[in-house]
Amino acid sequence: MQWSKLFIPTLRENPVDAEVVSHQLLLRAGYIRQLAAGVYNYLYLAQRSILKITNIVREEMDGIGAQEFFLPALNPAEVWQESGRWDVMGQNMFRLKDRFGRDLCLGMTHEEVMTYIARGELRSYKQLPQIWYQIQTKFRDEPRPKSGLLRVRQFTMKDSYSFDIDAAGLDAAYDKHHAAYCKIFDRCGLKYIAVEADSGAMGGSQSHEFMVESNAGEDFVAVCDGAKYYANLEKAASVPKPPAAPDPEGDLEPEKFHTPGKKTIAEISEFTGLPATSQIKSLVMMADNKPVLALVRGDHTMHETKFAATVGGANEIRPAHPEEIRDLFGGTSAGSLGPIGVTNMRVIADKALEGRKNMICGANIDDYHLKNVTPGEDFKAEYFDLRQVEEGDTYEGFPIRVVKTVEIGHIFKLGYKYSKSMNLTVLDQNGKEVTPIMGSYGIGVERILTCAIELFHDKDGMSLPAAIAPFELVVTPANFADPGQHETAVGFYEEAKRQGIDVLLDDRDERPGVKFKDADLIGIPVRITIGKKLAQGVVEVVNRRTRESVDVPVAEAIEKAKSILRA
RNA sequence: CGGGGCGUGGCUCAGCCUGGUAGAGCGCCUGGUUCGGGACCAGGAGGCCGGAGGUUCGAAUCCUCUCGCCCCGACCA
Repeated sequence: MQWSKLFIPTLRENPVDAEVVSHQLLLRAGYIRQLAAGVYNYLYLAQRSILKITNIVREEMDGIGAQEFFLPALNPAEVWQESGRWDVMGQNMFRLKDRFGRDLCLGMTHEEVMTYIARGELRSYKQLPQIWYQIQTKFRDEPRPKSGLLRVRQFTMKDSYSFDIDAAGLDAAYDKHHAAYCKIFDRCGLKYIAVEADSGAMGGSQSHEFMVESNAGEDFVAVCDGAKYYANLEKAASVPKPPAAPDPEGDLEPEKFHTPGKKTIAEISEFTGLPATSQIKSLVMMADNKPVLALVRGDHTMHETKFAATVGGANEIRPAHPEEIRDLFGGTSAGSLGPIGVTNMRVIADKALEGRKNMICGANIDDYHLKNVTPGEDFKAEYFDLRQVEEGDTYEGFPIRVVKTVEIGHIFKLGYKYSKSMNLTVLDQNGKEVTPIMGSYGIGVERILTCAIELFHDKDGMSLPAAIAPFELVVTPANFADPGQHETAVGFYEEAKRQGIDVLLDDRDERPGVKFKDADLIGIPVRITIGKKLAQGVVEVVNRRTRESVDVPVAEAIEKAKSILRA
């Protein structure tokens, strides 16, 4: 392509509305323009890059025998009502009515429609397994779109769905996806980690997320390279740091003491001179408006997803309001709460409290606390993993880091949720009706681009992996009006095209500085610069990422460029 | 939905407090000089100041309402 004929509206300054790097660069480099909050126009460069990504996705999905479909984004309410998600999705789903007043929505995912197809057509175990996928636009009415293409209301997703006769079949489909995802992200040039994820109350049994470490991310992940353990914080387990002080010895009785005005863990810690690890933190949560008392060690944080998983099936989880707490605890306010004597709600405790003794907690009387409280003796609780993993915890003796990440893919063993609720059955070998088991698997296409930019950029712009850059090579004559440079540049351009290299010729009547700046900005991995040294038969081949520049004879330039692209 | 910020040529912003009829830099167009890291000179085009209402002789500026966008939080199959 000839640059002079293309629409690549690069910006010299950063648009003020862009905060994260990938967003700034996508705008500055002329890849995208915003249409509304969380809705973007993908211009020429973005579209080229996205097509390269989707081609890779396609090849690898086809490689595991998946079949590409294309389903409607516009869905009738009925299928969503059947699965129950018409209600569950709430405000997150775009809804509309047609001229006759019928309810419709814009699809967020396509479990329902895929299952709808399957139940109409799949009759026999002989037709299984099946893997169906599509690359399609998804809509989610995000309460708060942000960070450019990272959190948007309309985006492209590769979503696939597997149908199997039994769990072993699902395991195989899942493993195939795991392998295909690794290939896809490897080919896209990303650094990523596959982490164990919460499979939630959806009836799923196993789930992995593919994450890219990035400050722009919103998910926190526990990383333990030593033990090769990687898990989303929603799910991660670890060994906490030991208590900072030993528990007092002896079979002591709880003893009330006055703590005027001391409410927080830190205040009690200071008041008693004992570390936070000696305290029991009491949290009153409401699960669908039913109270639950959750206990964790004073220095620990409860993780709401773990709490939700423990309570199971609740639609709404929230901390109790101050008035509710007073109602439930005979007038006592948060800050003096404890588990002793609590009978009007379920009491659950984090495992880190099991086996501890003579600890401190609230006395359920304002401004009083208790010491010598021993879990299991002085109060009963059910023990679960409720605490959030923290930096400094260990896993099998190895230290854990907590990193911020962006989710680029998610694979999920769905189980029977959709096949059951939507009555998908086939006949097995014995002529008996059985319900197929399903899996669902997603990849956020734009997030691959976005993460690549987050991972690979410098002060001058993007430095995209060759496989997903809009062009592989840019030919930059310093002065295109110079006949020699002109001829050489066009020669490179034609030869590169002939060899199947995605090449861009910067034939613009611009000063060299402008061309260099633009080439760096839009992130083309290799540049051949033709300038004064052409008189000696030499041109420069520049590696965008390393900034390495080598002078090579004209005849060797394309070869050199190819060697960089292959690396 | 709570909190904060911002809407003025394509972009970045000034002007607003203290009302008097709109500016700069970049970009764009024309001509010329330039030509290895976002050139220079000269000339030029381009803005119902987000929208509506109000106060006033007069509103970008003051008041009310409204819409949009960004950030923090809540939320995130």
